[in-house]
Amino acid sequence: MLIGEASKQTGLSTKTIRFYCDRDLIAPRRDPFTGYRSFTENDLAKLRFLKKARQLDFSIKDCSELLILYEQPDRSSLDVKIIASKKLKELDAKANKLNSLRNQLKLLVERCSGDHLPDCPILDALAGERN
Amino acid sequence: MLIGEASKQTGLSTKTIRFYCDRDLIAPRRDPFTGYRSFTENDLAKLRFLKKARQLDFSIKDCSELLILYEQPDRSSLDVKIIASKKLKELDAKANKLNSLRNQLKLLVERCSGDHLPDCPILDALAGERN
DNA sequence: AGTTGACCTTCCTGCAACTGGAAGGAATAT
DNA sequence: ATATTCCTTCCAGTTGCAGGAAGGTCAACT
Repeated sequence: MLIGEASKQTGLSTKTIRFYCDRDLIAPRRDPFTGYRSFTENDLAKLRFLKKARQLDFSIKDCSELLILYEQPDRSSLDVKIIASKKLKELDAKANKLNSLRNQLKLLVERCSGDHLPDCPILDALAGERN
Repeated sequence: MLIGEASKQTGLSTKTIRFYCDRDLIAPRRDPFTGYRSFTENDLAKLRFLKKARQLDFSIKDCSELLILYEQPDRSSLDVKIIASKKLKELDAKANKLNSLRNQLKLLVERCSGDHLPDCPILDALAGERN
């Protein structure tokens, strides 16, 4: 299967798939004459795996490690859990920060009259003296 | 005041301040002989403004527009509110997505035994057939 | 055979908002 | 004269791709 079809099957762009090949996340066979990449069902499964892992915000490096564990029958689930726990902690921190920012901004937006007058609590907050 | 002192006063790195100068967010006077940037209190106020706006996740472009409005006495608070509302919407979307991801990952991590055995619900989820 | 058109390839650039480092000028102290 | 600490500009790297150029390949049609 050529890269265009692999793209359709997985929902990843050809650009993304080539990028994953460059980063050695997958190494599909090459046609010795044309140099075209040739994807097997196993390659597709890995691409789908990568897609889901990326959706969960795992980095390329994390994805690489997860994929290796995935293919390793004698893995320990602990190794997977360590990677996932670290990411979970990151997501927690990110989400907390983002929720806080959103709430701050929401308050400011609600307090802004949004008319033709210059007075604006949003600008006041940005210009405010205390940090 | 030189850039190093401005950095200390604002808590922004000199790199960041120079970057803002490059992007024309501020244009401090230059010493005609040395070319050194010279920051006034007004420049510092703008830098602090930028710092807070960036903390609220406004893009450099947004910051530029907000700063222009800030300096414009005959502004309409509506213009500010429009920018802020757009950003709020973005933050909402981001936060919702992030919270969802976090919850998904949390469930998976909780279900993973994290032992020396290969069975792992995290990998199962990533390899799963349905999207 | 020639020529489209739709594939495929690699390589280079750009994005956002910086950070780090190199090379060199300038100000001050010893 | 030299050392230190500023300052300057410019270039590279970060993350995960997307866009586009230049060129090879393949099947089909005239």
